Amino acid sequence: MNIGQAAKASGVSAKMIRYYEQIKLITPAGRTDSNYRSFSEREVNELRFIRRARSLGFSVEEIAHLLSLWRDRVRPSREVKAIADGHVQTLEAKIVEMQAMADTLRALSRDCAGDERPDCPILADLGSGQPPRREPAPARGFR
Amino acid sequence: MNIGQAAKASGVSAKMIRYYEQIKLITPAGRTDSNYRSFSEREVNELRFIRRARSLGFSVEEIAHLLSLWRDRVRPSREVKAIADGHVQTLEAKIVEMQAMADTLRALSRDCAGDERPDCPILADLGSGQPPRREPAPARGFR
DNA sequence: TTGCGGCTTCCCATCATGGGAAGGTCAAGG
DNA sequence: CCTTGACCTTCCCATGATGGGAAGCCGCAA
Repeated sequence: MNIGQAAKASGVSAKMIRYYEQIKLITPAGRTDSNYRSFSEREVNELRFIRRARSLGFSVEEIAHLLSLWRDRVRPSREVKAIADGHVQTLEAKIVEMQAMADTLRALSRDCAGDERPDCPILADLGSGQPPRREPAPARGFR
Repeated sequence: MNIGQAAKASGVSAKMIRYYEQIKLITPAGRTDSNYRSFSEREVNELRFIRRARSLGFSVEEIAHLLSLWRDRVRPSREVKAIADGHVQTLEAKIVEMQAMADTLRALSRDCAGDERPDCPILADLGSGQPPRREPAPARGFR
Protein backbone atom coordinates (compact mmCIF):
# COMPACT_ATOMS: atom_id res chain seq x y z
CA MET A 1 0.00 0.00 0.00
CA ASN A 2 1.64 3.21 -1.05
CA ILE A 3 0.94 6.64 0.34
CA GLY A 4 -1.98 7.53 -1.93
CA GLN A 5 -3.85 4.37 -1.06
CA ALA A 6 -3.08 4.78 2.62
CA ALA A 7 -4.38 8.34 2.39
CA LYS A 8 -7.63 7.22 0.81
CA ALA A 9 -8.03 4.34 3.24
CA SER A 10 -7.37 6.46 6.31
CA GLY A 11 -8.81 9.82 5.36
CA VAL A 12 -5.48 11.51 6.11
CA SER A 13 -3.93 13.39 3.18
CA ALA A 14 -0.60 12.23 1.80
CA LYS A 15 0.85 15.59 2.75
CA MET A 16 -0.19 15.08 6.34
CA ILE A 17 1.08 11.52 6.46
CA ARG A 18 4.54 12.75 5.47
CA TYR A 19 4.26 15.52 8.01
CA TYR A 20 3.25 13.15 10.82
CA GLU A 21 6.22 11.00 9.94
CA GLN A 22 8.55 13.99 9.94
CA ILE A 23 7.48 15.18 13.39
CA LYS A 24 7.69 11.59 14.61
CA LEU A 25 4.04 11.22 15.47
CA ILE A 26 4.15 7.93 13.56
CA THR A 27 7.08 5.61 12.95
CA PRO A 28 8.55 6.01 9.47
CA ALA A 29 6.82 3.74 6.98
CA GLY A 30 8.91 1.12 5.23
CA ARG A 31 10.24 1.82 1.74
CA THR A 32 10.16 -0.11 -1.49
CA ASP A 33 13.24 -0.52 -3.67
CA SER A 34 12.23 2.62 -5.50
CA ASN A 35 11.94 4.57 -2.27
CA TYR A 36 8.14 4.62 -2.17
CA ARG A 37 6.63 4.48 1.30
CA SER A 38 4.81 1.25 2.04
CA PHE A 39 2.03 1.07 4.63
CA SER A 40 0.72 -1.94 6.47
CA GLU A 41 -2.87 -2.32 7.64
CA ARG A 42 -1.64 -1.60 11.15
CA GLU A 43 -0.17 1.71 10.09
CA VAL A 44 -3.32 2.65 8.27
CA ASN A 45 -5.21 1.99 11.49
CA GLU A 46 -2.94 4.38 13.32
CA LEU A 47 -3.67 6.99 10.70
CA ARG A 48 -7.39 6.46 11.18
CA PHE A 49 -6.88 6.86 14.92
CA ILE A 50 -5.10 10.14 14.30
CA ARG A 51 -7.74 11.41 11.92
CA ARG A 52 -10.48 10.63 14.39
CA ALA A 53 -8.58 12.28 17.23
CA ARG A 54 -7.94 15.38 15.12
CA SER A 55 -11.64 15.55 14.28
CA LEU A 56 -12.28 15.71 18.03
CA GLY A 57 -9.91 18.64 18.26
CA PHE A 58 -6.96 16.98 19.99
CA SER A 59 -3.60 18.60 19.30
CA VAL A 60 -0.85 16.58 17.72
CA GLU A 61 0.94 16.58 21.05
CA GLU A 62 -2.09 15.12 22.80
CA ILE A 63 -2.46 12.57 20.04
CA ALA A 64 1.13 11.47 20.53
CA HIS A 65 0.25 10.76 24.13
CA LEU A 66 -3.00 9.02 23.22
CA LEU A 67 -1.26 6.87 20.64
CA SER A 68 1.34 5.72 23.14
CA LEU A 69 -1.43 4.79 25.56
CA TRP A 70 -3.31 3.01 22.80
CA ARG A 71 -0.26 0.91 22.08
CA ASP A 72 0.31 0.17 25.77
CA ARG A 73 -1.76 -2.83 26.73
CA VAL A 74 -1.46 -2.07 30.43
CA ARG A 75 -2.20 1.64 30.36
CA PRO A 76 -4.33 2.99 33.18
CA SER A 77 -7.57 4.36 31.73
CA ARG A 78 -7.11 7.17 34.25
CA GLU A 79 -4.46 8.67 31.99
CA VAL A 80 -6.62 8.53 28.91
CA LYS A 81 -9.49 10.09 30.76
CA ALA A 82 -7.26 12.87 32.06
CA ILE A 83 -6.24 13.82 28.54
CA ALA A 84 -9.82 13.77 27.33
CA ASP A 85 -11.11 15.77 30.27
CA GLY A 86 -8.33 18.29 29.89
CA HIS A 87 -9.23 18.75 26.28
CA VAL A 88 -12.90 19.14 27.13
CA GLN A 89 -11.95 21.92 29.51
CA THR A 90 -9.94 23.63 26.80
CA LEU A 91 -12.89 23.36 24.45
CA GLU A 92 -15.30 24.67 27.06
CA ALA A 93 -13.08 27.66 27.76
CA LYS A 94 -12.93 28.53 24.09
CA ILE A 95 -16.65 28.06 23.69
CA VAL A 96 -17.34 30.41 26.59
CA GLU A 97 -15.00 32.98 25.13
CA MET A 98 -16.54 32.84 21.68
CA GLN A 99 -20.02 32.83 23.12
CA ALA A 100 -19.19 36.07 24.91
CA MET A 101 -17.94 37.60 21.69
CA ALA A 102 -21.03 36.49 19.81
CA ASP A 103 -23.35 37.77 22.55
CA THR A 104 -21.71 41.18 22.54
CA LEU A 105 -21.84 41.39 18.78
CA ARG A 106 -25.43 40.27 18.56
CA ALA A 107 -26.40 42.99 21.01
CA LEU A 108 -24.53 45.63 19.05
CA SER A 109 -25.90 44.40 15.75
CA ARG A 110 -29.44 44.31 17.11
CA ASP A 111 -29.22 48.05 17.74
CA CYS A 112 -27.71 48.81 14.35
CA ALA A 113 -30.20 49.99 11.74
CA GLY A 114 -28.27 48.40 8.92
CA ASP A 115 -29.42 50.90 6.32
CA GLU A 116 -27.89 53.78 4.40
CA ARG A 117 -27.35 55.97 7.43
CA PRO A 118 -23.88 56.15 8.96
CA ASP A 119 -24.87 55.92 12.62
CA CYS A 120 -23.78 52.59 13.99
CA PRO A 121 -23.50 51.32 17.55
CA ILE A 122 -21.01 48.72 16.41
CA LEU A 123 -18.48 51.29 15.29
CA ALA A 124 -19.39 53.41 18.29
CA ASP A 125 -18.41 50.55 20.56
CA LEU A 126 -15.19 49.77 18.75
CA GLY A 127 -14.21 53.41 18.74
CA SER A 128 -15.14 54.06 22.33
CA GLY A 129 -11.84 53.00 23.83
CA GLN A 130 -13.63 50.25 25.69
CA PRO A 131 -11.28 48.23 27.92
CA PRO A 132 -11.13 44.51 26.96
CA ARG A 133 -14.68 44.10 28.20
CA ARG A 134 -14.86 43.30 31.82
CA GLU A 135 -18.32 42.06 32.76
CA PRO A 136 -20.58 45.15 33.10
CA ALA A 137 -21.34 44.52 36.77
CA PRO A 138 -22.35 40.84 37.09
CA ALA A 139 -25.86 41.42 38.41
CA ARG A 140 -25.62 40.45 42.04
CA GLY A 141 -28.01 37.63 42.71
CA PHE A 142 -26.42 34.85 40.69
CA ARG A 143 -24.46 33.73 43.69
CA MET B 1 4.49 59.57 22.00
CA ASN B 2 6.86 56.78 21.09
CA ILE B 3 5.94 53.18 20.53
CA GLY B 4 6.20 52.02 24.14
CA GLN B 5 3.88 54.71 25.36
CA ALA B 6 1.46 54.11 22.51
CA ALA B 7 1.48 50.43 23.40
CA LYS B 8 0.66 51.14 27.02
CA ALA B 9 -1.99 53.68 26.11
CA SER B 10 -3.70 51.42 23.57
CA GLY B 11 -3.21 47.97 25.00
CA VAL B 12 -1.56 46.79 21.78
CA SER B 13 1.98 45.47 22.17
CA ALA B 14 4.83 47.30 20.44
CA LYS B 15 5.49 44.16 18.45
CA MET B 16 1.95 44.15 17.16
CA ILE B 17 1.99 47.84 16.36
CA ARG B 18 5.00 47.32 14.11
CA TYR B 19 3.29 44.31 12.57
CA TYR B 20 0.08 46.23 11.88
CA GLU B 21 2.14 48.91 10.22
CA GLN B 22 4.00 46.37 8.15
CA ILE B 23 0.86 44.72 6.81
CA LYS B 24 -0.60 48.17 6.19
CA LEU B 25 -3.48 47.85 8.60
CA ILE B 26 -2.47 51.26 9.93
CA THR B 27 -0.68 54.09 8.17
CA PRO B 28 3.03 54.24 9.07
CA ALA B 29 3.59 56.41 12.11
CA GLY B 30 5.77 59.49 11.71
CA ARG B 31 9.42 59.32 12.69
CA THR B 32 11.61 61.50 14.87
CA ASP B 33 15.07 62.59 13.77
CA SER B 34 16.48 59.51 15.40
CA ASN B 35 14.08 57.25 13.52
CA TYR B 36 11.79 56.58 16.48
CA ARG B 37 8.12 56.16 15.62
CA SER B 38 5.92 58.95 16.87
CA PHE B 39 2.21 58.43 17.55
CA SER B 40 -0.56 61.01 17.73
CA GLU B 41 -3.63 60.67 19.90
CA ARG B 42 -5.58 59.88 16.76
CA GLU B 43 -3.31 56.95 15.96
CA VAL B 44 -3.55 55.66 19.48
CA ASN B 45 -7.31 55.72 19.11
CA GLU B 46 -7.03 53.59 16.00
CA LEU B 47 -4.94 51.13 17.94
CA ARG B 48 -7.58 50.98 20.65
CA PHE B 49 -10.18 50.35 17.97
CA ILE B 50 -8.08 47.50 16.66
CA ARG B 51 -7.51 46.00 20.09
CA ARG B 52 -11.21 46.09 20.83
CA ALA B 53 -12.06 44.53 17.49
CA ARG B 54 -9.47 41.80 18.00
CA SER B 55 -10.93 41.08 21.41
CA LEU B 56 -14.26 40.46 19.66
CA GLY B 57 -12.55 37.98 17.39
CA PHE B 58 -12.48 39.96 14.15
CA SER B 59 -9.68 39.01 11.78
CA VAL B 60 -7.18 41.61 10.72
CA GLU B 61 -8.78 41.60 7.29
CA GLU B 62 -12.20 42.37 8.74
CA ILE B 63 -10.67 45.05 10.91
CA ALA B 64 -9.15 46.70 7.85
CA HIS B 65 -12.66 46.94 6.44
CA LEU B 66 -14.13 48.15 9.72
CA LEU B 67 -11.44 50.79 10.05
CA SER B 68 -12.12 52.14 6.60
CA LEU B 69 -15.81 52.36 7.40
CA TRP B 70 -15.02 54.03 10.70
CA ARG B 71 -13.02 56.68 8.90
CA ASP B 72 -15.75 57.17 6.30
CA ARG B 73 -18.23 59.69 7.61
CA VAL B 74 -20.90 58.66 5.08
CA ARG B 75 -20.62 54.88 5.41
CA PRO B 76 -23.87 52.96 5.29
CA SER B 77 -24.36 51.19 8.62
CA ARG B 78 -25.60 48.29 6.51
CA GLU B 79 -22.01 47.47 5.64
CA VAL B 80 -20.85 47.51 9.21
CA LYS B 81 -23.71 45.32 10.24
CA ALA B 82 -22.95 42.87 7.46
CA ILE B 83 -19.40 42.42 8.68
CA ALA B 84 -20.54 41.98 12.26
CA ASP B 85 -23.27 39.52 11.34
CA GLY B 86 -20.92 37.56 9.14
CA HIS B 87 -18.50 37.28 11.99
CA VAL B 88 -21.24 36.19 14.36
CA GLN B 89 -22.09 33.42 11.94
CA THR B 90 -18.46 32.32 11.82
CA LEU B 91 -18.36 32.29 15.60
CA GLU B 92 -21.58 30.34 15.82
CA ALA B 93 -20.33 27.75 13.38
CA LYS B 94 -17.17 27.25 15.38
CA ILE B 95 -19.10 27.09 18.62
CA VAL B 96 -21.38 24.41 17.21
CA GLU B 97 -18.40 22.43 16.00
CA MET B 98 -16.58 22.61 19.31
CA GLN B 99 -19.74 21.86 21.21
CA ALA B 100 -20.13 18.69 19.19
CA MET B 101 -16.56 17.69 19.98
CA ALA B 102 -17.07 18.40 23.67
CA ASP B 103 -20.37 16.50 23.74
CA THR B 104 -18.81 13.45 22.15
CA LEU B 105 -15.85 13.54 24.49
CA ARG B 106 -17.97 14.02 27.57
CA ALA B 107 -20.02 10.98 26.62
CA LEU B 108 -16.91 8.88 26.08
CA SER B 109 -15.30 10.13 29.27
CA ARG B 110 -18.45 9.49 31.27
CA ASP B 111 -18.19 5.82 30.37
CA CYS B 112 -14.49 5.60 31.15
CA ALA B 113 -13.68 4.26 34.58
CA GLY B 114 -10.55 6.37 34.89
CA ASP B 115 -8.75 3.94 37.13
CA GLU B 116 -5.81 1.54 36.85
CA ARG B 117 -7.54 -0.75 34.39
CA PRO B 118 -6.69 -0.46 30.70
CA ASP B 119 -10.22 -0.72 29.31
CA CYS B 120 -11.25 2.61 27.91
CA PRO B 121 -14.13 3.60 25.67
CA ILE B 122 -12.23 6.71 24.60
CA LEU B 123 -9.43 4.71 23.03
CA ALA B 124 -11.97 2.23 21.76
CA ASP B 125 -13.70 5.01 19.86
CA LEU B 126 -10.51 6.48 18.48
CA GLY B 127 -9.32 3.08 17.38
CA SER B 128 -12.61 2.00 15.89
CA GLY B 129 -12.06 3.52 12.48
CA GLN B 130 -15.06 5.74 13.06
CA PRO B 131 -15.82 8.00 10.10
CA PRO B 132 -15.71 11.73 11.05
CA ARG B 133 -18.82 11.28 13.15
CA ARG B 134 -22.05 11.86 11.36
CA GLU B 135 -24.94 12.22 13.81
CA PRO B 136 -25.97 8.74 15.00
CA ALA B 137 -29.56 9.01 13.68
CA PRO B 138 -30.97 12.36 14.89
CA ALA B 139 -33.85 10.99 16.94
CA ARG B 140 -36.92 12.00 15.00
CA GLY B 141 -39.24 13.93 17.27
CA PHE B 142 -37.26 17.09 17.91
CA ARG B 143 -38.96 18.82 15.04
C1' DT C 1 31.19 59.63 30.47
C1' DT C 2 29.00 55.77 31.73
C1' DG C 3 25.10 53.05 32.07
C1' DC C 4 20.43 51.55 31.63
C1' DG C 5 16.33 51.30 29.32
C1' DG C 6 13.98 51.99 25.16
C1' DC C 7 14.06 52.14 20.25
C1' DT C 8 15.34 50.11 15.50
C1' DT C 9 15.51 46.10 12.10
C1' DC C 10 15.94 41.30 11.13
C1' DC C 11 15.32 36.48 11.77
C1' DC C 12 13.07 32.56 13.91
C1' DA C 13 9.20 29.82 16.02
C1' DT C 14 4.55 28.61 16.70
C1' DC C 15 0.38 24.93 14.70
C1' DA C 16 -1.57 22.14 11.14
C1' DT C 17 -2.30 22.44 6.63
C1' DG C 18 -1.95 23.12 1.59
C1' DG C 19 0.42 24.55 -2.93
C1' DG C 20 3.70 23.79 -6.18
C1' DA C 21 8.24 22.75 -8.55
C1' DA C 22 11.69 19.46 -10.12
C1' DG C 23 12.65 14.99 -10.88
C1' DG C 24 12.19 9.67 -10.34
C1' DT C 25 8.83 5.42 -11.02
C1' DC C 26 5.31 2.42 -12.62
C1' DA C 27 1.84 0.37 -15.50
C1' DA C 28 -0.85 0.32 -19.70
C1' DG C 29 -1.20 0.68 -24.51
C1' DG C 30 0.81 1.44 -28.95
C1' DC D 1 10.59 -1.13 -26.64
C1' DC D 2 8.91 3.49 -25.91
C1' DT D 3 5.61 6.90 -24.65
C1' DT D 4 2.27 8.78 -21.64
C1' DG D 5 -0.08 9.85 -17.60
C1' DA D 6 -0.57 9.09 -12.94
C1' DC D 7 1.80 8.46 -9.14
C1' DC D 8 5.76 9.01 -5.92
C1' DT D 9 9.94 11.58 -3.86
C1' DT D 10 12.09 15.85 -1.57
C1' DC D 11 12.32 20.73 -0.89
C1' DC D 12 10.64 25.32 -0.31
C1' DC D 13 6.97 28.60 0.60
C1' DA D 14 2.59 30.45 2.64
C1' DT D 15 -1.00 30.83 5.94
C1' DG D 16 -2.53 34.20 10.85
C1' DA D 17 -1.40 36.55 14.76
C1' DT D 18 1.72 36.52 18.08
C1' DG D 19 6.05 36.29 20.79
C1' DG D 20 11.27 35.75 21.52
C1' DG D 21 15.63 37.36 20.93
C1' DA D 22 19.99 39.39 18.83
C1' DA D 23 22.71 43.31 17.31
C1' DG D 24 23.12 47.93 17.23
C1' DC D 25 21.58 52.95 17.89
C1' DC D 26 19.56 56.67 21.05
C1' DG D 27 18.39 59.49 25.16
C1' DC D 28 18.37 60.76 29.74
C1' DA D 29 20.21 60.84 34.39
C1' DA D 30 23.88 60.58 37.70
